Amino acid sequence: MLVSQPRTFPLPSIQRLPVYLRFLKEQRDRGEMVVSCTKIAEEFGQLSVQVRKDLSITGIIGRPKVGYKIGELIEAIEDFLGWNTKTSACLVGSGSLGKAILGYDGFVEHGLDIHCAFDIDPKVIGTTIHGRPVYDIAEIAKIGEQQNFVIGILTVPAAAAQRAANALLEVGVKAIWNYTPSRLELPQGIICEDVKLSASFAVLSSRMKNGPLQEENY
Amino acid sequence: MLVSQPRTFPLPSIQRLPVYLRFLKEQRDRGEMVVSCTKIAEEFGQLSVQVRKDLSITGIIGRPKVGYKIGELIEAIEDFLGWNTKTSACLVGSGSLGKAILGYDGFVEHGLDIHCAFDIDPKVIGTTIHGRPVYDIAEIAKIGEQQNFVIGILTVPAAAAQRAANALLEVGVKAIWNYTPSRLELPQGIICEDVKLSASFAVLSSRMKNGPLQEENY
DNA sequence: AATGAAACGAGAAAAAATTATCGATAAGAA
DNA sequence: TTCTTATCGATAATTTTTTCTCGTTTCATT
Repeated sequence: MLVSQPRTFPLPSIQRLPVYLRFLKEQRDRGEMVVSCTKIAEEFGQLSVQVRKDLSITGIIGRPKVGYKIGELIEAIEDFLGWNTKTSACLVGSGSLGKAILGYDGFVEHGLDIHCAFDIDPKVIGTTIHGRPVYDIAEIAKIGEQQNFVIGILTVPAAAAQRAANALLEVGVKAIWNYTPSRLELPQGIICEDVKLSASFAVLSSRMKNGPLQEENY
Repeated sequence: MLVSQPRTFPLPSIQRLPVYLRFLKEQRDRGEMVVSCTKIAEEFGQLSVQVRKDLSITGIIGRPKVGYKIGELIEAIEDFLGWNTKTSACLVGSGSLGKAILGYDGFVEHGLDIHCAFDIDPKVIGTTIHGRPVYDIAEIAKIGEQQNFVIGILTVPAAAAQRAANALLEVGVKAIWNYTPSRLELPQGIICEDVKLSASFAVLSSRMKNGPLQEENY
């Protein structure tokens, strides 16, 4: 009897997958061949049922008494997230935050391939940051024609966010990873994910001010 | 009849407060005196009831048909989060991510007062980044005695995360804002908030790969 | 004044996520 | 081979969060 997969997956589960993934790679590199939900849960102070539910969204199946083959599990997670295929991206705004993202090589592991950066500052245009050329934002249309950017990373000052987003839409990006605190107006169908550093700090602050809320979720 | 406040507040509500706060300050600076949940909800494509519930955790009370006085509301949110009093902090790891955080002045609005940075690299020790001195991490105990750091911001490479966290504990920080992907072992009572950039990217990736999940929450 | 509309607060209902439970299966020990 | 135990997958219960509903308050209009 066929059981259809749910069309939609729990957001918290998706958010926890990268944490597991990192741990799994650590274990693999130590020579481990299998891993159980119990072990993962122990590592993160969680319940094993939750880990099992989280992993199940990737379609992986394990063996009772043993667990999952680490290699398979890593592949299942990466496949679910689309992290085992390269996605071409560009970054707009090569200020300090932009530089930080270009400098962080962890995203390469997630298939993110940032070809280049764009900026308006003549002082940085023409230079390279961590091996990536910085172009004039005015040239984004021309360069976007040759290189097909799928994701645009937004690291401009808040005031320039919408303008930069529009430029990204022009070159046909499917998704915007928005590091600015601005709300973007985007057409239907464009995926936008906001990085809310202030939300993270709010949780920290609130815990200091109002005491612990609930247990931390990884 | 007295009704006791819930000891614990919904995490999602807390995470949405900074988004509202930003909007409220924009409105205030435009000269608006009052704002309703309906208006806020419209701005973010949410339901007004949710906004109202979120705001209610701060203890604010509004007036029917009118809404909330913007000034009062801003104060209530900032007070709830403890953002209207300065909290002294230091940053460990003045690499590109550390520089980005030192350079972002939005956190000043949240009461975060980053006095200085620490590093191990002799090339940056002794310099200043965005007006903050960079000290040798070996001196953290000495400097921590004079300046009482409450929050430690961790922006070192993953491999150095635990060591740096230990150094922060030595100087008595109450909370750690962890930008590294490492799980930290910390004593009971120390507050730790992890910034999970990979989780954010996982949501983006998953939406591209598996289609939209549910509506975006601000 | 009386009426109507907008918005609040509180509580109920619905949806989503977490946690608990249970039968099945595989590995290892007796 | 049989028994015990660890772990899986599935389903049920619980908890948390979101959404709905409704009565009340306030302002604006008649």
